[in-house]
Amino acid sequence: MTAAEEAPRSRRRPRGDVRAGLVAAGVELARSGGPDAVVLREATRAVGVVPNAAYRHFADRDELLAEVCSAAMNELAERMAAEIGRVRGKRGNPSAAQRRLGAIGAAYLEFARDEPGLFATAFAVPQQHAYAGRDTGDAPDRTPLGLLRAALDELVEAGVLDPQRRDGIEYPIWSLVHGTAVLTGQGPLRDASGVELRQIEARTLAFIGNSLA
Amino acid sequence: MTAAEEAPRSRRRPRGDVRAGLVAAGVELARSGGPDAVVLREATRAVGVVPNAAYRHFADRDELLAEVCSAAMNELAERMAAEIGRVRGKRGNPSAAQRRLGAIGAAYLEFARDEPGLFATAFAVPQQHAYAGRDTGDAPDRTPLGLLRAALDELVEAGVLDPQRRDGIEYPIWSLVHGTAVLTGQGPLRDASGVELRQIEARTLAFIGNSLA
DNA sequence: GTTGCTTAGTGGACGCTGTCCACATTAGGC
DNA sequence: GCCTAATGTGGACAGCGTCCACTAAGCAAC
Repeated sequence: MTAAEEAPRSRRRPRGDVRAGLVAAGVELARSGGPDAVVLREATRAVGVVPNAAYRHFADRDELLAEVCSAAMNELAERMAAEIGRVRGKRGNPSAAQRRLGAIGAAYLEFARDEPGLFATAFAVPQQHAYAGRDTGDAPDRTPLGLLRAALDELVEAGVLDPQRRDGIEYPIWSLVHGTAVLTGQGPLRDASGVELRQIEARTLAFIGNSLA
Repeated sequence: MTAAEEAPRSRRRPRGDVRAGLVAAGVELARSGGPDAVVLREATRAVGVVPNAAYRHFADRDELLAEVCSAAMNELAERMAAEIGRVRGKRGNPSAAQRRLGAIGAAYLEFARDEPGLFATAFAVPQQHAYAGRDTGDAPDRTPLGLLRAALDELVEAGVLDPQRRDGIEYPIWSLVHGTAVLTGQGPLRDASGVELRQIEARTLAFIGNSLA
């Protein structure tokens, strides 16, 4: 209702603007309605462009969706990293290391609860455009799995986790937290009451701590 | 290509036939393409009826989808029950009880691997038509959660699982197995090799055993 | 046995979607 | 200052879910 109406047909936008706008619009659609709500025409409407313009930037709707999924996954990782950063204590300190792992799980569950649409979207990458975790080499891996691994490594370093049990333990832990998020979010447990949900989440985190000792 | 063409326009079908046919067709669509592949018009085509006929049996597409989801969940439960039944050993026998729990997890993961479309559909119930686990009262609960609970109760009975740790432990266990199925199926871990996947699954089941002792 | 009500299926339409095509405009390198 | 590639437009198409009015089949009561 601003520039779109004042300048009825400004044919050209700044370079890369439309593409970024489409992704941003897609993210908002995903936020409020999950992956199925990411509809190409709606995104172009939000940007103020004709539907076909999207095809100058994406091969098809799936490619746009893949980009949106990637953005959603990034937001999840950002929130996890923020929650980790909030935990005080030197690296290698046993208590701090344990609290950092707890912060990871809590942030994950919180994201799934507060942003169900984005959470579902983050894991709804279309088959053709698999989400490649764009490994930036030496830079610290700011993906959910990368953050989890770092936390587990710190637990070993702090002497909390037996090095012999370290190998591959990220997968059951990730699965446990993810499963809890899915079942209580969109899954069969979604109708549980607030107290029940908190109890289930608490049990999940306790289950992890139990398995490390 | 049989009766549909021979009798071009037999207005009436046996009572309840169309409805059951639509659900069956929906299940097949879900089997090969997940919940999004359950398209109303396609189901009616399979039954040999005009699209609107579906609206005599379902309020809308979501109601049909909910029925298909329920059927998919039943199929999962059936496979779990079958795998449990295959385990020899008297009820209360510690080893048998443990193997029955393992059979549950294995059947769950196997179903997710062999029938990814149905597995995804089973947990994709539309918001309006929540899946109510139609509790038949005294009859044994043949839902996935019911079967898991029974197995855990038997573990307590057999003295393998400390009764104090029994309460609510079904949720982390379910979450763990479900999370593994989702992450390795449609999720970010889907591109892992076969050996990696088997390793992850094995670790998942070991993780459970580890947590019970 | 005719009457009338309920149920199940038909036919046509609407608006929405993703996608394809041909065309117009603009930006930037030569 | 022109040529070419990039970008956006306009119009179209098929497929989707869904609504409406209509019709035919079955069933009950008289």
